Order: sequence, then C-alpha cells, then structure tokens
Amino acid sequence: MSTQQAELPQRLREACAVCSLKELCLPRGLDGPDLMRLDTLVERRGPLHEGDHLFRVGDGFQALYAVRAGSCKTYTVDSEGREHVLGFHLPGELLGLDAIYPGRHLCNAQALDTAVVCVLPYEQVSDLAGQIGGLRSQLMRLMSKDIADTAALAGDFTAEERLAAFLNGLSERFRQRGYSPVEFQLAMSRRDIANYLRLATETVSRVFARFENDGLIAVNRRSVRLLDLPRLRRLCAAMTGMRG
Amino acid sequence: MSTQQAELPQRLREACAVCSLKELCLPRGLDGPDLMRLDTLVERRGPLHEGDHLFRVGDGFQALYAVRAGSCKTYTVDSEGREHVLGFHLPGELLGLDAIYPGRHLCNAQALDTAVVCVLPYEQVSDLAGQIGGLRSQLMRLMSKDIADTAALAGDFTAEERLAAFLNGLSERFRQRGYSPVEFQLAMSRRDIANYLRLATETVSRVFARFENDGLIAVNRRSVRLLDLPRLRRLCAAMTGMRG
DNA sequence: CCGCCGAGTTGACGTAGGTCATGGGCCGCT
DNA sequence: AGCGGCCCATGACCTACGTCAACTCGGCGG
Repeated sequence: MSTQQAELPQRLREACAVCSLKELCLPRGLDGPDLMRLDTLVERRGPLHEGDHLFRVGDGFQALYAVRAGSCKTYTVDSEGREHVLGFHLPGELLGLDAIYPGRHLCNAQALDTAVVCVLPYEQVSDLAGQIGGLRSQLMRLMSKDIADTAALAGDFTAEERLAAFLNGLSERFRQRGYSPVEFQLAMSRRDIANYLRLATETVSRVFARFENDGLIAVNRRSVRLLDLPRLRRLCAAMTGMRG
Repeated sequence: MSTQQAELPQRLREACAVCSLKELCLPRGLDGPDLMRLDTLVERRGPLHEGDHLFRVGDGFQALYAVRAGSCKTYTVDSEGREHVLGFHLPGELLGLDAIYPGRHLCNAQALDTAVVCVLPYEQVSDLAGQIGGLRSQLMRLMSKDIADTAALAGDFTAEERLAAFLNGLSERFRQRGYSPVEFQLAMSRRDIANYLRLATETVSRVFARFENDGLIAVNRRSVRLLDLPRLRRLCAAMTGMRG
C-alpha cells in the first residue's frame, strides 16, 4: 500500500506531465483525483531502440500508446511493397487510435530513435472515459483531430505546399512542447518524409534545396532552421487552411 | 405524454432502424431501453434538396448528423479555390466527426440529391455515451474507421487504383445496406469523384472508359454495373490492403 | 420542336514530379 | 587509418496525369 502511494506521484509525473495524458486531461481540467485514477492504469514501456517496433500490422489491439520520449513513425506496406508513412509521433502524442475499429493494428509503429512510451490499456481507458466526462471528450477531440489532419494530408497539393506544411506542423508541435519552433532536429530520414508526403526522396531533397536557395530555411542533413516563418506559412496556407 | 409514447416507436424506426444509429448501436447489442433513451435525442431534418447545405465551414459544432435518405458530400475549398471532397455519405452514415476537436465545422456538407438526416445533439450523445458503454465504444469505432479510411485515401496510388477502390468501396457499402453491390446509380458528378480522388475530371472519364474497354464495368453517365468484381478487387488490393 | 446549357467525353499537348544513374559525405567497423 | 554501407544530393530523362480545347449528348424551358 505504501509503495503504491509512493509510486503514484512518480507515474503521475511521467504519464500526465510528460506524455499525452497531459494533453488528454488538462484542456478540460481534470482534477487531481481523476488524474490519480487515470494514473493507476499507466504502464511504462521502453526504452525502445531505433528501429524497434511498438506494434505491427495484425497485432491484436489492447492498448493505446502515448510517446513519452523520443519519436515514432507509423506506417504500412502495401501489396506492391511501397511503404506509406501515416504519421510521426512526438512526445505527448497518442498512437493506435485507428486500431479501435477493427480491433487489431492496421499499421506498424516503429521507434525513430531511443523512445519511451506509456501504455494505456484500452478497455480500462474506455471504462474510465465513461465515468469522467473530461477524459471522454478529450479522447473524442484527439480522434477528431486525427481525422482532420489526415484529411489535410490526403488533399491534392504540390510538393512545395506539402513540405512547407510538414515543416510548419513540426515547428508548431515543437513550440507547443516548449522547444524552439525555428531550430530543430529531424528524427526521420528523407525517405520517411517522402513516404509521408507521397513524394520521391529525390523530390524532397530538391524542394529542401529550393527552400534553402530561396532563403526560407537553412538545412544540413537532419538539422533544420526556419528562417522565414511567415513566408513558409503563406506557402502552405492552402493546406493548413483546410483544417483551421 | 401519450403523444410522446406514440412518437417514440416512429422515431425509433427512423433513427435506429434506418439511419446510422443502427450502425451505432446494434453491433454491440444495445438493448431496447437504451435505444429508447437514444431515440429521445433524435430530431429529423429535411428534406434537403440537391445543393442544400447541412452545415458550412465555420459553423459552430452542435450536433452529429446521420444520413437517413439520399446522400451528401463533405468538402472544403482551399485558399486557391480548389475544392477537396472529403467524403460521400450514404444512408446510415455519420457526418461531422471532424468538428469535435475544434468545436466548429471544418468542412461544408451538401446534399447530392433529396436527403433527410437525423440530428444528434453532441452534448447529449456524449453524456449518453458516458452511461452506455456500447454506444461509447461504437462512437469510438466509427471515428477510428474514419481515420483509417482517410489514411487509405491519403496514400500514394495511381488513378486506376483510386477509381477501382472507389467503386469497390461503394459496392461494399451498397451491399451492406441491402442494395445490389454490382449495379447502382452514382449520386455524384464526375467532378465530385475527381475532387475526392484528387484527379482531374478528364482523368476520371478516361479511366472509366478504360475500365469499360477492359470489360471491368459497364458505365453510362451515372449508372454503373460492375462486371468483374474479382478483377476490380485485385486492381485496388494495394489500397484496401492498407486498412484490412 | 428547337435551342440552350451543363455534364461528360475525347484528343493533343504540357509539366510536375518520378525514375535512373552518379557521386559525395558521414558513420561505424575492423 | 582504411573500407564499406547508407543517407543524401544532383543531373538527365521519362511518364502519368493535368490542362486546354473541341465536340457530343441528354434535359429543360419556351
């Protein structure tokens, strides 16, 4: 009992303050006791190493995962062997929502670097969502956001619009998490970016080069500096306008 | 009181048996009393006429909508004036899930023909979802499915794969609703199909023609007959394989 | 019945981005 | 230090699809 009481704050810090439970709970103001109840569900898993899989296509769906540290990509491989990257997940973001419907994972989730995740057993989270309105509504909001984001990516846009939106989105996400929105390291390869944006890696390279020539960004391998955010925003206005 | 009691079965039939509440409730076996409680929430709206809007970008999010008769499309117009069709909605399908997150509608919803919808006030549905586990889980499943479907559309596929997947998906949806899976009317124009699949209308025309020449389908304006389902399925295996 | 109009089709041509091929640079391994 | 492998970049060329333009067809109003 006393060990449990001692453990709670630790897990609370990890799960709620660092990973997406913060995002899950705080916006609708869950209070201390509710956070505690949520906290008791959370397990940590990791560290995963670069290339390790968190789950694979076909795995039974048991839990949602929240990235605590490092980053992951989710992807599928189609019957022609082409890889489609569905998303990149930074600390504080949730994985696995698309597996709820069929009850098994439709994509693979792989660590892009050393990563730690929180495991959220779905049945229990769902039960708790029944009891706590704020949690329920926040889960719905997250899923809703996923739909809108994916729809934006599905749109018909040029390579430049896509890459600009990608950089802009990353910048925004880093900013929200307290990191620099103008200078960051890419966790993913050109190949991953290309498969995410539905471009060839060569095209990604070329557009990066073009952006650099135009003074929009400075890029060296995986480190990126955004030099002209306003212009970058204008470049992808068409895409981001779709969702906001 | 007696009028209420008399009305319930009527609305129950309309909302639960015909439109997507059936889909919402039945798979997890909601029972009579639960259905009744859900039923009291439901309002009918319509008939909408071709071209009428159910909601528009920026409208406050109040309710989800379930198509009861006819069909709708959801779409956005980006800053360059290009229209992006996000989806087509047949009787029994739910609209508006992407509006939960931002609390206002991100897309327009328009009737493709004479349509009737059921209005599901979101706050009340959400409360009820807190009380009824089956409803909650079914809502989550529907959102989850939306994510996976949109992701499939976002993938990098050829015009042929896209159109084949489109026809195949329609066929499947008609079959599920008890209509012929091989012969049906398209409610939407070539232009809508093109904007949905991210192709030019001319390309849609040409691929239709190619499919017809290859003996895959017979098509005349908006009436379609699928002549070789197995081959059609093989054509879009890459795409549908992604989600299942 | 005719003339109009928008939806759909078809052909000729243009282009964004894919493909293929080459080379440089960084890293880990021996 | 030297080597092999992968990631990235860049140039030359190719193609799936878009664009533009002409034409057909069916529906509707007068």
